[in-house]
Amino acid sequence: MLDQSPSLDLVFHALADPSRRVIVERLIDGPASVSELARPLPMSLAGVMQHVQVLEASGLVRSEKVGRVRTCRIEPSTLRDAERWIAERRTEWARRLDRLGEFLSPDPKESS
Amino acid sequence: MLDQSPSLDLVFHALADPSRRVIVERLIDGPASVSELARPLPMSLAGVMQHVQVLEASGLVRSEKVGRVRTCRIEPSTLRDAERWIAERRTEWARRLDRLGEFLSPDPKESS
DNA sequence: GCAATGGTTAAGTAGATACTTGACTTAAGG
DNA sequence: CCTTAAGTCAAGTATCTACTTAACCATTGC
Repeated sequence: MLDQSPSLDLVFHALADPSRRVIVERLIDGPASVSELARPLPMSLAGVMQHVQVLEASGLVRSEKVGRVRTCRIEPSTLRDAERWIAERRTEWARRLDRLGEFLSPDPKESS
Repeated sequence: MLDQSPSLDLVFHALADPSRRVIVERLIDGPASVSELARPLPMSLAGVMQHVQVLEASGLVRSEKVGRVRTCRIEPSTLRDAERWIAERRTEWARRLDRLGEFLSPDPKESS
């Protein structure tokens, strides 16, 4: 497997799992403990912990432990990195289409 | 009803692989055959075919075969679906922060 | 102190993933 | 017709993934 941008790999991989997206959506509304994140999910706490670890490895989530409670919060800059990757490709695609359109039927207003 | 926008699971999973992102980036610049897509990738043609199938299953790529060559092209609407999912979460996150900010230090201009 | 709560670690497992090779099919092109 | 290019199909395999259970550790609250 190529390894050209490990972080995007991890971010998209993290987002590819529905349970992890549920966690992300919960954290959008504010920080939460692991057991709070676990509540709506049909799996063991240990399973949720593993999802949190995947999210944290991707940079989408940060967490810190105070007392016996680990509080997780979202890291929006990582979310933006992923969004930007997609947006840049879409933009480039549209730009190419424009160039192609001009070539196929030149706009009189644009030509001298 | 047709499953017109296949699940985000498949889209994000497709984007999580660097070889597949290379394929997507190539297709942004216009349609290409499978062996053209394969050229920069250090793997067998059959391996590339499998990546193309994953991309097609996700809705990110469409392809059609003419003669003996299969031509692949990108499907930007699927790319946009993924982008939108992220953008909506980021926006919601920012909105929440605003509300929180107002609550913590009310802006005199906004209060009666 | 002790029970309950919240989390962590380790080990196991079924199924998915990312490849491979090799045997085929189809279709250009000379 | 024969060769080569492009792709397809099937099978095999090593590794990864998404869980599980069970034992364990660390705080909190009575």
